[in-house]
Amino acid sequence: MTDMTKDKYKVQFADAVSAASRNLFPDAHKAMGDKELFDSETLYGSLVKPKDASMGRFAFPVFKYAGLLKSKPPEIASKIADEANRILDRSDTASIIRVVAAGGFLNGQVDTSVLTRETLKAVLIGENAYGSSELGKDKTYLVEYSSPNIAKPFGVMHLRSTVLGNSLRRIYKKLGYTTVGINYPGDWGTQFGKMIVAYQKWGTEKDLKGEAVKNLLALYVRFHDEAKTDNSLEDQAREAFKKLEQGDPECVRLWQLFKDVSHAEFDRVYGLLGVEFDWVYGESKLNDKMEPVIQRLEKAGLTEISEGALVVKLPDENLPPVLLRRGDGATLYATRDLAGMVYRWEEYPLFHESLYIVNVAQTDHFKQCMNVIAMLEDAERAPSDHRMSGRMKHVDFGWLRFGDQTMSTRGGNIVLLEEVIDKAAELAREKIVEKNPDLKKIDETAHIIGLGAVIFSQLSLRRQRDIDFQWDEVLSFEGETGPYLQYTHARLCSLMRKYDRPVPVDVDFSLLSGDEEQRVIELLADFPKVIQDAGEQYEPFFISTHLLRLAAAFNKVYQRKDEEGSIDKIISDNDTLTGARIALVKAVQLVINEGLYLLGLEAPEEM
RNA sequence: GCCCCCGUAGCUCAGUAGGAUAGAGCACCGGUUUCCUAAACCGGGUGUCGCAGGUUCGAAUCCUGCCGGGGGUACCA
Repeated sequence: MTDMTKDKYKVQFADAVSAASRNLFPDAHKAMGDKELFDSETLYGSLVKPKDASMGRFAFPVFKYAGLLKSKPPEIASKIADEANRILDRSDTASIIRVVAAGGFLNGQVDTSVLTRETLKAVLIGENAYGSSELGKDKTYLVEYSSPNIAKPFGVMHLRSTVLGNSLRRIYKKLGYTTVGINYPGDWGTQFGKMIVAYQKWGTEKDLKGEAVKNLLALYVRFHDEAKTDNSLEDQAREAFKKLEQGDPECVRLWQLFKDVSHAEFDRVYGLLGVEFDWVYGESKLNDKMEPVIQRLEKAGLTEISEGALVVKLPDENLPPVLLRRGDGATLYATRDLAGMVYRWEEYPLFHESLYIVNVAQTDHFKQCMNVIAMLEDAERAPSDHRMSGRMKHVDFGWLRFGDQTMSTRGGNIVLLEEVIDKAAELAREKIVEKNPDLKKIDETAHIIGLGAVIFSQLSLRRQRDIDFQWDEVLSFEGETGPYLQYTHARLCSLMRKYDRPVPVDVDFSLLSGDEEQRVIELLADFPKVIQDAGEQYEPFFISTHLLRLAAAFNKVYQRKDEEGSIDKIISDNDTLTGARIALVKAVQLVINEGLYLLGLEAPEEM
């Protein structure tokens, strides 16, 4: 049983326990065959975590076998433990793994000096590559995120998608996948008719200079205000959009201008956030790609006319039909998304997965579109290994709420992302001036910390949770926050500066056998698995919590006191001890640094 | 109406492919700095895990029903 994605100690434990069980209970083995208790692979999968880390790294409950083995759980556990240890003694892993019975549990303990040595060496030699993998070799991940609307400001509501996607893109890269970060801004639809009318009525060239997007929003808001009394405005807007679709030069010119100023604005915000994309295209890019898809669907016999509209009806009765064309012939967003799905498959054939990081409200919409693609591939008899259906995933996330304040672009009530970042940076600045006034790059550091707080606030809970936007929570730098991790990182860097020598790799690892150090080691050892889990479940949050645990565990070591009540320092007169501890410091610094990178945060060396 | 998600400490949340005494942060009270960054660390918790049944050796976790909150429900995106 070898698999690079598995914990080798766990594998050894599972092998020993299953072999021991076979030896001890041949009758039951015969009756049951190679499964559960008797199969190393299954056993590996059903390992749990001991209640207390000092009991071991993993555990296996034997309660359910009491009937089968005609014995009480504690007796079974202790028998198996003895036999498993005998087996281990005969193998070369003898000194590494121990099996200890505790009640009805079998606990697997890993020799701490071996775990410590192997873990620290892996981190120190791997540096930022620690935790990398070849899991995704020759596989491609498409990740769509952010996707704001043109001619509208970048509000905090776009933050979650942007930050989640940016992190996932980095995670898949780390795991060896080829990754394509996609931004798919909304640059088409009747709202552009409204914008064109509003601009022609009340706008001027100078609105497109300076704070252009703000001015455009003001025009958009004014349009909706005046439309309440002037019924002709909506008709004019529809007319303008029609002209835009038909390629009217003036309408196209204005639309292009709106796009240009918006993209300039978005690029600035992405620069502020440190967010990148590999492929940017707007909805308008799909204008000429919808008709071919409609034709394919028609040819496959999946379409029908219903209530005047061209639709695809779905077998799942809980899902409404997908509208390809309205009664007046116009296409809809589902049509565009279908065309987009096909487009991506054509550009990146056989992609491994294609993720849509979009709010939970669109769950049914994505289900519908993906169902249609599956039906199309069925109808066209696409070979099973050449199908995109099943590879597309809607990665949904909860709402960002603002208490009783209703957010609405139309009403002009919007919290600008930049406003949030600026406020956070300003607060961080005040704190630096108070705590560390001699710091060289105050403004730059303040931005990194403020932004760290904002980004982390979105990644410190599970995706599907709704978040109530609270200024004091986003602007908090204490406790489970981004700045806490950054602070810990800066302090680690400070230790390295003070030590100011090459980090020794061959140290006396037995000097790190204390409970506090071992907790740190364990968390370092688990880091690669955490990255994998985060990727598999689309949850950067797994990395967030892991880093918080790691930082807390290290801070405990850092501020530990001896019997006399004075701090047991990392750097002391004892060179051997200092060397071992500095190796630990360096390893923690590297992992926090890399973990923060995967989340999309910067790790300052001083703050 | 129907479908989906959620309900854990005063607040915000972990823990949910069943496992050992349900954990963190915030807030609150107290302590730690002649000492490597106190954005930190240490101590202080009697929780109807929404309610009621069920399955199991074992349920916050799985099943059923109910209550409460949110979302979706064909010509907006």
